Amino acid sequence: MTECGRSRLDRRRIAFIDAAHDLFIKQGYESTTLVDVVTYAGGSLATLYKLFGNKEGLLTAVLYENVRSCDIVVQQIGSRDAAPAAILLDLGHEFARRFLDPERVAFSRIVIAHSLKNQEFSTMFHQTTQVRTGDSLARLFARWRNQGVEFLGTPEGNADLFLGMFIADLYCEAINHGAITCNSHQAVAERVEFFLRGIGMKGANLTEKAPDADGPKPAVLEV
Amino acid sequence: MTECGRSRLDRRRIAFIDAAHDLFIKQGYESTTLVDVVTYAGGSLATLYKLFGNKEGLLTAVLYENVRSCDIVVQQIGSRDAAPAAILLDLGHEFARRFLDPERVAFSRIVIAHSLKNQEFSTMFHQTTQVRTGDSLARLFARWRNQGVEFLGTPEGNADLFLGMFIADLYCEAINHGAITCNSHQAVAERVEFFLRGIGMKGANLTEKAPDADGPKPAVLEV
DNA sequence: CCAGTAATGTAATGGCTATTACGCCTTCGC
DNA sequence: GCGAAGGCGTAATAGCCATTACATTACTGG
Repeated sequence: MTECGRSRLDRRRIAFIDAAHDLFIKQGYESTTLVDVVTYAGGSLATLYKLFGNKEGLLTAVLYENVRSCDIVVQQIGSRDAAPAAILLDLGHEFARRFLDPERVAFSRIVIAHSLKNQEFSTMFHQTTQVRTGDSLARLFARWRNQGVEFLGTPEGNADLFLGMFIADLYCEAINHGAITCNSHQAVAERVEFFLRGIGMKGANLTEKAPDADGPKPAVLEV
Repeated sequence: MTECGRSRLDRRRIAFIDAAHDLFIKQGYESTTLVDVVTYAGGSLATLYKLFGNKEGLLTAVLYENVRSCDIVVQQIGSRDAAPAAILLDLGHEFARRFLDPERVAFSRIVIAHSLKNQEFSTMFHQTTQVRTGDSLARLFARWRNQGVEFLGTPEGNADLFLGMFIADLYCEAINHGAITCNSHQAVAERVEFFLRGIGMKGANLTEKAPDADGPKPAVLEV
């Protein structure tokens, strides 16, 4: 072990996974041959098969090493001493950034393409990414409710609604990767305000004070 | 032409497309061989190649024949003489039904899997399904606004937000097709109420009648 | 019923790529 | 330095499937 406490095989393993990671993202799983991976990473086919068994094993390893849930982020941002509205705004920015990350989009595409052949695989992915994050978010809502923050709906339902706003973008991006305008006409702040009004939570207007509502104001009629 | 005004070749064409449609949905595009299609549909490989050129041509034909936008539905339901809230509720039910239709889910999966190889293809699909429907929905919101219905946000943004609630389910279903509980903790009616509150539209409570506004005119008009 | 055309069935072809086999070379512990 | 393990490189193997070719059969229109 000449370097950083890792065996030769271990270093090869990491090189393979990194190479496959890059190639899978750039050209997709099907279009990436194992020779591509070996050429990119160095090493040999024999070693690759010894390490991962077969191509699918390599994919599994790549996902296992790289797919992370956002639940940590939810817990960190959620534990800040700030108003729920402000926390949700930060979370919105974070989700928008992470869900549209090319890596995440590419992984989603790969998993979806494989979901017929390997169902437990895609279920694991969904569980690790979306469900885990949703649960964490639901716990946050539940905590707020316990603390006396008022809002409509269930914590789980609200978590899904909040996540859903950003997952729709991910879906869109998975189909036409950057080629075409996504459906995100709504900036993050507007979405969060929409969401806050939707669940009837105080602080709907993140910038100004909420006005008294004694009757509808004249609408702004520009067409 | 012995039957219903269609040539022999035309009938074969339809049989091929129907067979490919079924097989693509059941076992995916990659896993379906052209021999599978011929076996299922009858006919011969030679005829299939004469008709579609190659496998991708067959896929194109299948999608072209079967993919339909929801914009007609939006126009039909949207032109009913009913309150916006009621119309949105109906649209919500319709979207929930159509977006989770196995055919739609399967097509989405196929298109996403191919979006790296054939970008114009997936762009066309996205345009035909989502964008078209979104545009139609946006026009509906714009019309309501012209008629004096009050709501926040832009018609386009609201259309995306409304669609997004159901597209998130589609994405979820594309990953784990029915295996695992989707994220639709929220029933359609609850979602629509959430949405109505979110955009600040009257009729958030779908059971009671919308009150008269003292600013602009009462809202139900015919165009 | 007949000729000609159109469709069929079967059997190549060919390319691609996952997977395996094996002899050579490098590295590692001593 | 030395002698094994353990990787490396290259070259088969092998299966799968899109695509093509062709001889045979079925249909069509008169």
